Amino acid sequence: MGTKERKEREKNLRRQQILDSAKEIFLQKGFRSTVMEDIAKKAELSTGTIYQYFNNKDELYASMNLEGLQSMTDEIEAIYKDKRLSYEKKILKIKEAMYRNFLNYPLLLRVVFHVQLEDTLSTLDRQLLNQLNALGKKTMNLMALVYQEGVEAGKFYPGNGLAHADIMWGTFAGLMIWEGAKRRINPKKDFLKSTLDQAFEIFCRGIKKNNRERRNFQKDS
Amino acid sequence: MGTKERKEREKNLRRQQILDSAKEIFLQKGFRSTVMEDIAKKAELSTGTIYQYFNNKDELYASMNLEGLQSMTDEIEAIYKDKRLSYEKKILKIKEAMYRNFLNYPLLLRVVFHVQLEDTLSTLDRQLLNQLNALGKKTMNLMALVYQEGVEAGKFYPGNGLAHADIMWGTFAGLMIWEGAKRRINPKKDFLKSTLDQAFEIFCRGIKKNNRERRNFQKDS
Amino acid sequence: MGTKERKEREKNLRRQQILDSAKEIFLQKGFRSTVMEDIAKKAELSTGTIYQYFNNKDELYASMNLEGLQSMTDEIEAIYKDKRLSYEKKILKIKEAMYRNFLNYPLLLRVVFHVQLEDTLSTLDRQLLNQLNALGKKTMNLMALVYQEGVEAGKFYPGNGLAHADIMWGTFAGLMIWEGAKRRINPKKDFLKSTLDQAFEIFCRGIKKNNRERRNFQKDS
Amino acid sequence: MGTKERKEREKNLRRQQILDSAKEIFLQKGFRSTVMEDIAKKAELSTGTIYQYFNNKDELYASMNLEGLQSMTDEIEAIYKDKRLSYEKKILKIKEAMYRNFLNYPLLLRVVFHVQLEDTLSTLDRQLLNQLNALGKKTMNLMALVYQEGVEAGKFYPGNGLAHADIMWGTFAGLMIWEGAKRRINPKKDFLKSTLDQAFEIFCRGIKKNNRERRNFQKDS
DNA sequence: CATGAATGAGGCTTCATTCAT
DNA sequence: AATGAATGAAGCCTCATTCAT
Repeated sequence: MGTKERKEREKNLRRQQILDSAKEIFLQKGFRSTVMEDIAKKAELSTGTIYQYFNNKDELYASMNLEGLQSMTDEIEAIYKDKRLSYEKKILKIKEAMYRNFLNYPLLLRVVFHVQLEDTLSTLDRQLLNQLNALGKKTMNLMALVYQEGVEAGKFYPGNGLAHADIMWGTFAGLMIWEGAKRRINPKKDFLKSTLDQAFEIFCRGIKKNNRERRNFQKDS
Repeated sequence: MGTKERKEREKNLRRQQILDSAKEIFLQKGFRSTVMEDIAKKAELSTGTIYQYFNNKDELYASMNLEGLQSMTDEIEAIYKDKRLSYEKKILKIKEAMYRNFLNYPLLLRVVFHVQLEDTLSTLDRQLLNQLNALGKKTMNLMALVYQEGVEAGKFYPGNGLAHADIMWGTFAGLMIWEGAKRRINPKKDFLKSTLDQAFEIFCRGIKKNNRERRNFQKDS
Repeated sequence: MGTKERKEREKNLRRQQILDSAKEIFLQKGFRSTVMEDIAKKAELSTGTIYQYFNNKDELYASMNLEGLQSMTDEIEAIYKDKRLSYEKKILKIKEAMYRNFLNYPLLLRVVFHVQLEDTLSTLDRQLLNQLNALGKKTMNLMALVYQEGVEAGKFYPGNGLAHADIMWGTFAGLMIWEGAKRRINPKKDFLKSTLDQAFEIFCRGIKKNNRERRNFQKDS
Repeated sequence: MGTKERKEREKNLRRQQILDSAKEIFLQKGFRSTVMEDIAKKAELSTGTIYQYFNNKDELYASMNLEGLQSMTDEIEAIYKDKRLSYEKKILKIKEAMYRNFLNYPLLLRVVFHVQLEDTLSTLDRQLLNQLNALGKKTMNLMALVYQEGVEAGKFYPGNGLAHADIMWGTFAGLMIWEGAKRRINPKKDFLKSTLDQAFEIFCRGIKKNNRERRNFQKDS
């Protein structure tokens, strides 16, 4: 009988249940103000139970973020591998992917900047931290490759791949946070998407080699 | 007699004393982990005294940030008003100003993104919040003006001024944080300045109108 | 069929399994720091199962101790009954028996002193407590008898039997714990056995009647 | 003005206040079952306040014990230095001192045996631990000296001083705990003092050299 | 009987803030 | 105005015990 399997499934379900609740509460209140009991309540569990799935608050937070980062990385990898897309299209698609993931999972940005912006998650499990770092690096590498291959194909000005990846990511993240902050103050005016689009348009124009044909039409921005 | 004045001066001195200590400690430990007593000790005062100058921890934090933001805004305003500089130069100078201020006052970034990234400073004094916002807005406006005047002078592609200001600021801040985070992991490799320079080079290339003369020389990037 | 018997045997086996595991873990970590799950793991059972054999942690602890105490009592009884031994020899043999049992089962001391030294095992089953007490009393009585018979035989100074039993036991236990504690600090210097031997040598000399013959030879100390 | 001094005094008072409350509660309930809040309540303070005087529960416990140990050590030292007493008398006086201190401060025994009997006080301040150990050692040394000087004076059988100190202490402590435990079960029968006296009488007889004169009269036991 | 996930009361500790001096 | 001791509300986490499967 699949009793064992069912149990396994249920356990995973519960884990997800907690992660989902955590996601919501952390987003709402931030790490510091989030109280374990809130998460437990939302997940319809007791606080003790959470500690059977996650060693502590920090780890729960990080695990949750791992999920989101993973999903984004997967999408970006798919884009990178898509032979049908031009290099510029790939950049724009990656932007879209990041954007979509951010909308669905706004905490992502916090994760990435966590070390810098919040107090260190000191008790974080080594393994977990490594996974987070690995995923971050992978994303960067994929973006770097897109640019480099574009350079090799004569489409972009030559330059360091990782530096350009950093610029893309920095631009994206900076705008995300910045527009997000603005939106908080005045939720009516949501220029996030359009500003982001413009930023990447400018970026692409800034790195594209000025072949005579392209310049005149600007067709693929 | 100037007793009153002296008292006033002493009071301001004390206030500054606290702000300086707070700046140091907050930078070192982050908002959450900073304890009022630490700040008091550094300022050679007692905790109680701090509460005579600041209503609470949040307000102290915000006040401190106000200071830093003010300084940066002033510099940017000076650049904006400098008639001798080309529009592109102004942009690059503003970048330099922001960079310098960041180095001197790394918390600045935290401030700006605080609302979004950390838990809300709920007890913040309205007036203080307004001041912070005003300064932020002013910076944005100055950057927007530089761009717009460049557009009007036929130097830049037309576009919305504030959107471009957002892009500049977002790019700058995003890279600052991002490279800062990376540097934490590996302090050896400090590409912050060069990446930042590249980013703004690309940005400028992306917004500059391709007048025949410029395109051929790319002399002022 | 012997199904019932087999079941019975299996049940006892399981119980022993738990007791053995508990013995090891409690010794290693102490009562307070020992966690039911640790015992369960060591016994290759689940926590829940333990509660089918023991009502609670306290009872498990006490039951385990009962075992050890029983074994020691048995040995002492055998010594008492051994007609071939002189009274002084019996005392020394009892010391050896206690020593051996302590080495094999160091928790024994904790047990005996538990009430006094650790927090009360409040939930302890009455019956269990009685058994522990009964065994303790029995040991005391046996020691008292050895002394008393020695007195009656004119070998020892007269005195109260139980008081002397208390002294023997107190001396033994005190030294055991004390030297044990010292050994923890400096495992190199293990004077436990020799100090214990000296103590009982002195004790015997202290209670022995100074018959002319004995005094001259001191042959059996 | 003696404002500063008064404050100092008050602070010490408060510390003592806490120590006294702790002493009572710890004695009543044992370390594990004692709750910080209980101590606070008894001291008519809030829990937080306790933490201004002691870093944590363990340290409070240890500090309290230090007090008691100190007092006993002082008494023993005085006895050792008293020229008017015979060596045997000194031993008996030391026993009395220990007894008196135990009555007044029953936790003392727990302290000494703590390492062995309860779980380690892991967070204990190094300095505090050293002080406890130092005092313990000092007591041992003093007892050893009494014996050794007795040997040198031809009063006692020769032997290792520290070993004899261990025996004395072990005997004392063992009986203290043991009789204490018995008294708990049956408070009516309190033979502690008389058993203790007998034990030391036997001990003295066991170590005394059998000079012809003494043996006949046994006058000074 | 065995399992082991769930429970939830309760413990220790922290720290922003207050207040008597 | 300055002090710094006192406060006490929370917060995180542990773990003996229960209970549905």
